[in-house]
Amino acid sequence: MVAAERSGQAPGPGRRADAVRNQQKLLAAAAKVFVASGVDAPIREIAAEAGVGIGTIYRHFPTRADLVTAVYHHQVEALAEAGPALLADADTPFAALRRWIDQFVDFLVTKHGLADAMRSDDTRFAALHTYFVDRLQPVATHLLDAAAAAGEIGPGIRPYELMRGIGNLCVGGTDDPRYDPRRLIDLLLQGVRQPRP
Amino acid sequence: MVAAERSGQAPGPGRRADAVRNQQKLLAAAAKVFVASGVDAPIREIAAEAGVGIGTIYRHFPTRADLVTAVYHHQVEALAEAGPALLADADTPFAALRRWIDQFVDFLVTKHGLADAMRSDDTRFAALHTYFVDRLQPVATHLLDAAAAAGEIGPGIRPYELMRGIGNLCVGGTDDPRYDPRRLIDLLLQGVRQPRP
DNA sequence: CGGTAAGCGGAACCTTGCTCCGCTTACGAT
DNA sequence: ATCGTAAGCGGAGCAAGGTTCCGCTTACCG
Repeated sequence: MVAAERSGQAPGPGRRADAVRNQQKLLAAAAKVFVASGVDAPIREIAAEAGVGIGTIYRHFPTRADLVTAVYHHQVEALAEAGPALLADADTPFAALRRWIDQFVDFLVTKHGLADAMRSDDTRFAALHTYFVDRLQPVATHLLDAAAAAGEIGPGIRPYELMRGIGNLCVGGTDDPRYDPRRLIDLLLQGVRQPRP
Repeated sequence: MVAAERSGQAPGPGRRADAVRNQQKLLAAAAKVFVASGVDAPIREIAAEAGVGIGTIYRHFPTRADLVTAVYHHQVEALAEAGPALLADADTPFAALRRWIDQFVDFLVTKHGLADAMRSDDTRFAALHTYFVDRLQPVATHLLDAAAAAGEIGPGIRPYELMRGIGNLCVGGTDDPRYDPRRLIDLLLQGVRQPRP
């Protein structure tokens, strides 16, 4: 639905069959190319993989962010839904928070270059950044509030900063064996955690 | 000296006067353009600002990293020298570490886009990354060792990871009022700090 | 089955990085 | 002062990638 909306088309039966087909081909091709070459892959490469013209890709997904958003929509959705579920399952809210962040990191480092793309000064990805924040920040807020209510953490961190910080720490996280973003995120969480009295 | 060496020329009297002049013009122009447009500014823009041809800029600074390195050489040097000085001045090694990191962050957020450029997956800046690490990691090691010896921190962090993490947290740090890298770095340091018994 | 507009493809243009080579000129030798 | 030469200069030109635009095709409705 987001994909269809973002491409400026109603999802209903008003669309031509070939247009729907091409959109599917593009999503599949983009997913494949993103894995192989990262989300910065040339548009032409994606178009070629899908067997469509360049004009078609721009018609369906006017900006690169629209395409990335559409490709990862399901996974972002799953991440958003995992928040409350973890809160129900885990021993404490802080444990839920930690596990949620683990999944977040998994997502970011798995998608080659996704974390890099999220840096806000890259205008091509501004919409992607917005989408992530809109969808995930409420979840982070929920988790942080629960942990705060349980007295596990202090008020020292805001949800947006936490998400942004984690995203930043994941930048380039798979290139260099000397650098493991998870270790730093662990330390950050230790800083967030408030020792019980 | 580094500038001269990196541009592949001896600094001595063997060089032509116009070459020396052009190198100076280029350094001044680059410094100006970096402030205005970030370290990603088009090469042509820098060449135009300096009033020289494109060939000249490539001859003096074969890679972009060489130019950036030369422009910020003095400041990196000052940062490196500040480490031991702070250690001598501050009340405790951890306080010195914190103040050194403050200066590091100042440097990164002041230079528009410098932190972004340091992400290692950008091949254009690999040499820049290397230069920073070579020069500053020993300083960070020294500070961390001193703090560890004083029992202020545990062994949970490695110098490279600390520097890299701080650099990453500074990415895009001036664009968004909702995000202040310093707050997250504070939390990270709280995580690094080991509570005294 | 025909008319039509939605949709398609890719030529073409722009920006930017980088190379290469013919021309200019600084400067040591005479 | 003059000259020869190589160090140095400038920018044309090529490659790569992003984005626009428009003539052609074709799915779909009546």
